[in-house]
Amino acid sequence: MTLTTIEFARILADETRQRLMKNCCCCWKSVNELVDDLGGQISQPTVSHHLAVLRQANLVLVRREGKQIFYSLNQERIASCCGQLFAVFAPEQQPQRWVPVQFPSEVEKSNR
Amino acid sequence: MTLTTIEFARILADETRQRLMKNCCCCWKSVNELVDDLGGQISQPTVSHHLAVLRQANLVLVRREGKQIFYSLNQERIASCCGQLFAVFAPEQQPQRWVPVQFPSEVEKSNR
DNA sequence: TTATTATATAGATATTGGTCTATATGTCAA
DNA sequence: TTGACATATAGACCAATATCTATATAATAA
Repeated sequence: MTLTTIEFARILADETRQRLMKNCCCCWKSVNELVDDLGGQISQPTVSHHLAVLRQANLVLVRREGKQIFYSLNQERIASCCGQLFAVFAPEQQPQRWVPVQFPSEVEKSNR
Repeated sequence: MTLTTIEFARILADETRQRLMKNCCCCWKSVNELVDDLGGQISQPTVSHHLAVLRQANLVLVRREGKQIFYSLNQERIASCCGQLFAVFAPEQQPQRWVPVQFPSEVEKSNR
């Protein structure tokens, strides 16, 4: 279910795949939009191939809408994988001592 | 100077390299010790090759002692690279709102 | 149905990079 | 200086994989 650090690194270790990931980070993009974003350098089947890799690793969210299929980067999963890298390869670094913080404005809200 | 997310991912995307990284994380190991840690599966030149990759990326600290050369994982650099991954591929996740924390015992120390 | 558009899959090819053996370099002791 | 040990480099080989073209599948409209 959860990716190993090897699996995660292998998936990230390709430029086209990273470009795709950036392009569908924080938004939903159809496959054709993603192909276009790569400026005609990469064919549609190749993009589909990379999306399949990301899909199988659960690193993208997928939604169908008519003929089109929309993808969006699964940031929660990315965060979890990055956290794992951190835990394995930088166990003595600060972030183990970091703590989530509520800003005053949020404290106010959550008290309502 | 600083690694791109592609460079970092490519370096991580090899099992032998990850094993080496784990084995010299939080301690100093000579090349021969690192070769031994891999249980005879990998030759010394191959280990040296991987160490060269890590060295060129500044992902290991190096120290000579007589005939031997000792390596130790550069956790600070790893942390920085992981942070970059996080910033690029999970910008909307929590940790941007996390904050380093001093525990009471440390506040006491740093006030001396 | 048929045509059209959107995406996925299959199979072939080419490149990248991890591994090996052989050898070079470096350090120290006798 | 020679020999022994520790590590690095060079070059060849092979397997993994990114890419392409061709084609299949899916959804919708006419």
